[in-house]
Amino acid sequence: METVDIVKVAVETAPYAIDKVYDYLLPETLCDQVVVGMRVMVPFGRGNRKSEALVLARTTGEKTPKMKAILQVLDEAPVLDGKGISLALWMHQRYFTTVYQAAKTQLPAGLWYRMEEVYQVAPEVEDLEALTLPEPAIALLKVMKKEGRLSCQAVCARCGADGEGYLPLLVEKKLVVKATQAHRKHRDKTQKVVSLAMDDESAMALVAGKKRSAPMRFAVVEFLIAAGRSAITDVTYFTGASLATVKGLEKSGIVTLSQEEVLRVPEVTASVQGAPIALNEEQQHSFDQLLVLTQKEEPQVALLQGVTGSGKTQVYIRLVQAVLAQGKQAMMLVPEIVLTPQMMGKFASYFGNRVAMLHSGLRTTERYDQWKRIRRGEVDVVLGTRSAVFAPLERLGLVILDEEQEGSYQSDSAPRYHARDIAKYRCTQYGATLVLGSATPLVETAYAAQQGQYHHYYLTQRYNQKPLPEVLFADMRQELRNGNSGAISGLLRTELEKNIQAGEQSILFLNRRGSSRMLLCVECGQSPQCPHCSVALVHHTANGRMMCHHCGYSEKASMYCPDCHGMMKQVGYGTQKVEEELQALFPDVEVLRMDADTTATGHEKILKQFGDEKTPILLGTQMVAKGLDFANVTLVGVLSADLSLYVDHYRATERTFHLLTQVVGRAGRGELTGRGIIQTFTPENDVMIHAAHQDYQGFYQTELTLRQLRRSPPFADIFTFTVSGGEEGAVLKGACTVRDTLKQVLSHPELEGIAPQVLGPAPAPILKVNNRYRYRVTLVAKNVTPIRQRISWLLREFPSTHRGLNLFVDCNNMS
DNA sequence: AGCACGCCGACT
DNA sequence: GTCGGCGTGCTC
Repeated sequence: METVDIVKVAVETAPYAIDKVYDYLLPETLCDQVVVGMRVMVPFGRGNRKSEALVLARTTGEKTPKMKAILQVLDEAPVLDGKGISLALWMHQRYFTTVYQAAKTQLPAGLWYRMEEVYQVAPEVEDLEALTLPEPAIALLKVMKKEGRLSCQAVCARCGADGEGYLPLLVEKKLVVKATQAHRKHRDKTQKVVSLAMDDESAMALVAGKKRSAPMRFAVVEFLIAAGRSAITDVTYFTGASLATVKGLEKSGIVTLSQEEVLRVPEVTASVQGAPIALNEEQQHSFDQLLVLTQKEEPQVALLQGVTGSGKTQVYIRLVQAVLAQGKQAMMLVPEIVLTPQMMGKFASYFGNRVAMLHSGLRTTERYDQWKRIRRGEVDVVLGTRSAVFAPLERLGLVILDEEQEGSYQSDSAPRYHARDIAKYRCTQYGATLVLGSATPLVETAYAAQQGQYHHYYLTQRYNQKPLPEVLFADMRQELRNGNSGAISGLLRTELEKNIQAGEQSILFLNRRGSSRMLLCVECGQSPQCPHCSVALVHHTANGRMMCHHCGYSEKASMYCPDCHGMMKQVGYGTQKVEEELQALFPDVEVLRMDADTTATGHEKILKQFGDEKTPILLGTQMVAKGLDFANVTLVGVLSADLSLYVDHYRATERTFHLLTQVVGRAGRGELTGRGIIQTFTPENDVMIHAAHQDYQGFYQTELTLRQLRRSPPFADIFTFTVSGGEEGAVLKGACTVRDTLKQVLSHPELEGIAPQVLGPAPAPILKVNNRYRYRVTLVAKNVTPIRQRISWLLREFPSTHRGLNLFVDCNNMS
C-alpha cells in the first residue's frame, strides 16, 4: 500500500447523525497550501456535492478505497488556531452540535462562505441551432454560452422567470451542468496607496523644472512631501490631479502605487483621557485579591458580588490595566452594549485604539475587520457582547463577565452556548482568570462560590454612600376590594403626586411578560389567532396591523369581529393602556413611554429627553430596568410584580428577584434618597420581601432550598428535548419515543448515583410555530459524560427512524 | 413491461 | 441534509 498525505476534516454538510472526522487525500498541488485550521472544499456524499470542511489535522497514512481528495483551499491563513479547534471539539460534546457548526460559531459572519448553485452549458454541446427546443430555452443557452457560469438569480435577471423555468429541463437533458461555487459575500477592503519612490529632494528636482508645463505632477509630489504616503483618492481630491497624472508619475518611476488593506473599523471616540482611578478601601481590597489571581499560572474563577452603584466598573478597569501591564490581553463582556454607552466611553478613554468594541450595532464588515485587528494582535482589550467571547486574543489573561446573571449570555440559536461556559473553557486553555460580576448572581454561581469552587469577593457600599431606597408594597387585592381595578394603586398615585409637586422624577416599570396587547370581540369573545402559530395576534397601533411575533405574519386590524361582526376591543396591560390611565390621573403631566414598539434608536432619544428635560414620568418595560442612572429619580414603581413569578420555568423566582432588585435600585442614585413601590397581589411572598429589602442572601437561601427539593440547577441539570414536525400526532408519538428511549437507556446501574428523571411529553408553551407542532420531554440529570453520551446516541439515532420530525436538545435554558 | 414514488441507508 | 438504489404498486 502506498503512503499518502491525508487531512482530517470536519465537514459542514454532514448532519449531526453522521458527524465525525473524515479523512481526505491531500493532492500534491495543494500540499504546501493546507495548514490545520484552514477551510477547504471537499466532495461529500453519493452525489459528491461540494461542501466546506475544516482541517483539524494533517497526517500521512495508507490510502483506502473510499478516500476522496480535497478540491480547493478556501483560506490563505488558518481561521482557527489549535485552541479554537479544541474549543470546537468541546462545544461539539457539550452542545450536541457538529464540529463544523461549533467552529463556524466562533468566526465572524464576514468570514463565512456562501454556497451558490451555478449553471453552465455542458462542454460537449456545440451547435445550439441544431437542438429541438422551445424558443426561450434556446435563448437561455445562448446567453449562458456567452456569459459562462450563471447563478439561478443571474439567469432570471437575464432571461426572465419563464427562461429560468427551463433550467431543470436543460439540466435533465444534460445540456446544462449544475455546479456548486463558494464565495464570500464580504471581501477584504483595499485601497490604492501612493508613495514617493525616492527621497523628497530627488522627486522635487524631477518635477520642479517642469512646473509650468506639468503643474499637476508638481502638485502631486508637493502634496506627497507634505502629507506622506496617502490614499490615491486623497491625492486626487486634494490636488485636483487626475488618475492619469498619478499613473504617469508611476510610469516615470517617481511614485509607487500599492494595493493596501484598509480596515472598516469605527473610530474610537475618547472625549478625554481617563483619569487615574482611585479606589475606596473595599474596592481596593477586591482589586488586590483579584490581581493575585491574575498572577497565577493556573486558571481561576472569581465572583465579584457588588450591590448596584458599588463601583464594579472601576475595579474592572484597574484589573484590565494590571493585566495589560503583565503583557497579557483582556476581554470584557457585557449583556447588551447599546445599553452601556458609559462603559464604551470609559474603555475608550482608558485604552484608546487598543480596545476593539464588538457590539450589535456593527455591520458585518466592521465586525469582521475588528476580528482581523484582534487576530493580528493590534488590540489588547476586547469589549463586547456574547459572541465577543470568541475573539481570537492569543495572550488572553482575563475575562470579565459583567452582570453575569443576564439571560442574553446564552445564544438563542443553535448551538445554544452560554458565554460563561465558553469563557470558563477558554480561561482554562490560557491559564487566565474569569471574573463574574453581579449584584444578584445566579443561584448556581453563588453556590459554586459558597462551595469554594470560585473565589468570592464583595462590594457592599454604594459609591455615593446613599442608603438603599425604602420600599413599600401596594396590595393589589386590597385595591380591587376598594373598587380600583386600574393599573395604578392609591399608594402609587399619592407618591407620584408628591414627586410631581417636588419636581422630582419617577420611573414606572411594567413587567409585560405573560400579557400582550390583543384584540378581543366584545360579543363572542374571539380574538384573532395567527394562521400558522398557536398564538393570538398582537395588536400594533403604530401601523394598524395585527402581527404574529413568531412567524412574522400580519394582517390589517379590523374594528369588527370577522365571525360575528361584533365590536373589537383592545385588551391586555400594555404600556399604552397604562399611559392612558396616567393621563387621566394627571392630565397636565408629561409621560414618556419606552417599550418594544419604540425602536432601538428611539430608546436613546427617549432616555436623553428624560435626563435633559426632567420629564416627570418615564413608563417602560424590561429595558428601563437596566443600567439607567438618573440623579433626579426618587420614585420607582413596579406596576405588576407578580407577572414574571407565574411563568412555568425553574428560573421564574430568580428572574423576578433580579428584576425587582434592579428596578428598585434605580431610585435614589443622586443626592436625594429614593423610594420604591411594588404593586403585588402577593405581598407576603418571600421573593417580594427579599427583593424589597435588597436581601440577596435571604433570597439565595430560600431559593437554594427549593432548588434542592425540585432538583434544578445547581443540584441537577435540566435537558429539554423538543420534537417538532408538521403533523401533531406524529410529533406527539415521536416525543413519546424520545421519553421511552431515554428511560430505557438511562436505567443503567452505572447511572444510579445520578438518578435521571424523565418527564413528559408536554406541548411546548407555544404548541405551533410556522405550522410546525412542538412537544417537549424533560430530563433531569447531572450534565456528565455518560449522560451526554446517551443523549448524543439518541440524537444520532432519532432522525433515521423518524423522518419528517426534528429533534433538538437544550441544557439549562435561560428563557 | 414500464415507470412513479417513497423508503432506506450511506456519506472519508 | 441529499443522493442513488431498490422495492412496491399502479398504469399503459
